[in-house]
Amino acid sequence: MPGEDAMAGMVGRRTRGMRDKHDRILVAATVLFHERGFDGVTTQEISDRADVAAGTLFRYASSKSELFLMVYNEQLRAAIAAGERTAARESDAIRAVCALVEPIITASTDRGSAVVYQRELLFGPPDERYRAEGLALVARLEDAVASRLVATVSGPESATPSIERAAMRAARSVFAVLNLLLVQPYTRAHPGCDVREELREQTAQIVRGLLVSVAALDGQQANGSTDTHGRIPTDER
Amino acid sequence: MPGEDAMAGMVGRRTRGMRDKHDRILVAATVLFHERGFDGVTTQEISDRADVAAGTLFRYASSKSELFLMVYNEQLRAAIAAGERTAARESDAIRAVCALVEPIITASTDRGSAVVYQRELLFGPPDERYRAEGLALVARLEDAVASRLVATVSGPESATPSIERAAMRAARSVFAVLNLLLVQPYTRAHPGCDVREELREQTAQIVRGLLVSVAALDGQQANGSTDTHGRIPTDER
DNA sequence: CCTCGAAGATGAGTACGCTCATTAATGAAC
DNA sequence: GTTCATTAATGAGCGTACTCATCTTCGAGG
Repeated sequence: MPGEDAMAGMVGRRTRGMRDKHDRILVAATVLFHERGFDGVTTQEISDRADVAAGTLFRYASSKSELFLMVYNEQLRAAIAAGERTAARESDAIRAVCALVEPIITASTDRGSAVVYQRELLFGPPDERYRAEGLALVARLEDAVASRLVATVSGPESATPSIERAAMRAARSVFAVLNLLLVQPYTRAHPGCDVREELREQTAQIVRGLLVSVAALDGQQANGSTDTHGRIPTDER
Repeated sequence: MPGEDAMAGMVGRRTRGMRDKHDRILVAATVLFHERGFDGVTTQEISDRADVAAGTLFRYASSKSELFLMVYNEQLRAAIAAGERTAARESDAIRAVCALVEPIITASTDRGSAVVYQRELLFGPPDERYRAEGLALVARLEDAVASRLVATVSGPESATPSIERAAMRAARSVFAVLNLLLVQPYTRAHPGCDVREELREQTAQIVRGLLVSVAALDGQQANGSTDTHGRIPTDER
């Protein structure tokens, strides 16, 4: 119908149909998972609501878990972005790191979905699409924490590889701590302990550990710049 | 048959039968899970091998997950005990903490079972018997780490509640880090990074953070004992 | 417009964890 | 030894995530 030159950005009926179905499935899954949680929803219900056959669902997400990750990746993305925004305004390193991470705790209050998300993200089969997407988000969060720490610990331009490694390690520790704290209410391991406060305290200790470690590095290299005080990253990147 | 006085420690046929069944189930599950992993085994196979009906299995463990935890709790118990033994010989705090934790990494190399164990332990329904047992083991490990840290950080008899809280926090951080590192190969998040080494480094940073934090506490309390150097716990307990 | 290979959609079928109504075994009281 | 209430054992049945042989739809080439 359209001239071959007008085809730029054009897609066939086929592609359009698939996009429609993808969207319908995403919406259906989003609504149902939010309403009733992972275990409260069957894949049948999702496919019914999306008006596709039961089997069709699994052409768009290879498992129920992937469907779930597809839905909640968006929420994690938003939480990370929010954290990055508020962290940019923080001059103190510890407070900045907490600011980066706290939106995730906030988002985790609605039903047990955050816990299921963690479970599926960390323990699912590794080659699936939406799982990879979620893991990439986590990597981005770790990088954000790490680079904020590097900015604090070394002056601009003076970051060494070993400082960067130490900062990355601290970032990973912080994420690990976040993980466990999110499951805590569910495991009932440490009842009646405020998750947010505990996160702050553990983060503070970890960051302090980084500072000393880096100071030790500097010492053995006779490198002068040991300004351990808050410093805003040179530019938001 | 036996006189009523000889009944001390005697159990009826019923109890004996149940113990037998429990043992048969435990053995069957142990063998099969070791051979083929969690997903490679069906509950049917286990009940067949244990020579009980399919439904009987669930009178002895409320789910396949619980069955799995029942089997691998033993392994965790052994790993913790081993860690406690070797840690007792370490005078340096950081090395001692690593020694406490490393047997768990060692045990985790056989198949993906350690990862499944973590998943089921942390994310399963909280009221089940074997899950509770596993969580208790973890709590014991955390306590061991914490008390070793307290011994290092404060002289004997001079531990304050806030020191103990800080040490507990560090212990929890270490456990969190261990968790994440165990799943890492499975998530392929940080490929080609030695788990053991990474654990040592992150632990070292965390412990250093604790030392500074406690030093700061001492400072604000004008309390003199700020000997941040390795010290052997007064007695193995 | 017609043909035909490729890709998508379908839903009955399968495997498996778990349940529950029914049956069997046990042992205390007499 | 017999009775009977209690508790353990059983296995057919159920719900559900996922598969796959079959059918449908699309669209490029003629």
